[in-house]
Amino acid sequence: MKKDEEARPAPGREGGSTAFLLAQLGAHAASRFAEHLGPTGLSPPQVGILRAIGNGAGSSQHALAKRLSILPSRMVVLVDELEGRGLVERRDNPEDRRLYELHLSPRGRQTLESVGRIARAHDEALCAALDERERGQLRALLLRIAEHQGLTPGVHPGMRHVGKTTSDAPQAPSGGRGRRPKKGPP
Amino acid sequence: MKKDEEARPAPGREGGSTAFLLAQLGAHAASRFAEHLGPTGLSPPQVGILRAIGNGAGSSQHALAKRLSILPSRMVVLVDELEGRGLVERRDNPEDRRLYELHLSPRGRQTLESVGRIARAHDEALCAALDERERGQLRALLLRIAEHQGLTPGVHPGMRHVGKTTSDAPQAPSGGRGRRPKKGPP
DNA sequence: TATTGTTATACTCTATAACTATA
DNA sequence: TATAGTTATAGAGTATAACAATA
Repeated sequence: MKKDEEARPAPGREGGSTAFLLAQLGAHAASRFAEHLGPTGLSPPQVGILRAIGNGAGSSQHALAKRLSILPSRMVVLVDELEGRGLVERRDNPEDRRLYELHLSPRGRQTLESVGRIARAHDEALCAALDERERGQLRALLLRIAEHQGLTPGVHPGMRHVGKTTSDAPQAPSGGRGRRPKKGPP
Repeated sequence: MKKDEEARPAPGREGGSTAFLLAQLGAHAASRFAEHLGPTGLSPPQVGILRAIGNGAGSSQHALAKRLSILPSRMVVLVDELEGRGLVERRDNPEDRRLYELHLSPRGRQTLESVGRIARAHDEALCAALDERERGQLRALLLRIAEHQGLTPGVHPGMRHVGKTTSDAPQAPSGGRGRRPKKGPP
């Protein structure tokens, strides 16, 4: 398979629009990061939780879930695992006994540093095609867009509710036969 | 909530690494595109299928699935729906009766053009923070990285196998109690 | 035997509702 | 009553195995 007659949109737009390139590279970056994370046994959302707690955002599970756009019901499971591995501590809050305060254990802090090294190596590998000046240019442009789009710095928006076939779509006049006959004999 | 003490990594890296910015903006772009797609009732993978068929990649479902990194078993369902809406046609291949040839119907071609308009509007909205010269710069930098990373032009890699907690991770010495007592009375 | 399309099944992630304890 | 944490459950995406028809 050498000759590749690819998707070829409008002239001057080979490789897709800027938006498509961002989505494509973003998915690639996320996927690779998750791979690099493999040896730690942590998922990307868990890394986000560790980072947020490390920055002092562990006042309660609910507040943390809201900040990271993780559902509270899922947060329970994620923190369960982090606590089970001894990376995160749940402490009772005497002033409001409904809340858990989340804290990093020494082991958790150590793991967070290790994740930081992984992230830097990942960033280096991803940007290997560019020199230092170009990386700075790219960062500046991406930051401008991110700010203009109202994205929260340091928070990955996840893939929540990525457009299911909402079925409020124009249905076809049903030109096909009722049931596909399972590719049977003619 | 005005004062935001965000994730603050290394100095000079406010807002996250370039890799993180790419993942963040990419997820945002994909999410917004899916939203814009709402009125058409199509999901992003289905748009990818329409585009690929429109570019002559409809020799068989299997080949198309491989090109787009969609599982053959999922391709069946996606094409089922496209066929049900009268956008795509499955034609028997007389030379190899195991294969289906996939073709766009006139309605499918019309839908593809409509999707193109949506994509252009989406791109415009996403890049609104940059002027024409800056958009060109950004596109060039992204293309360089995409090529260096070996990404197939025009093909979104999806989010396949995004690092499950592979459990080949260093398990904690089980410092916690066996079962969390459901936040009960002390 | 290998391949294409297909079905069935399992696991994960997302999302919602409901329940308990506390405020 | 309202909120934090939790559980249960349903829906969609991902992945694998197995099957029938065909090569």
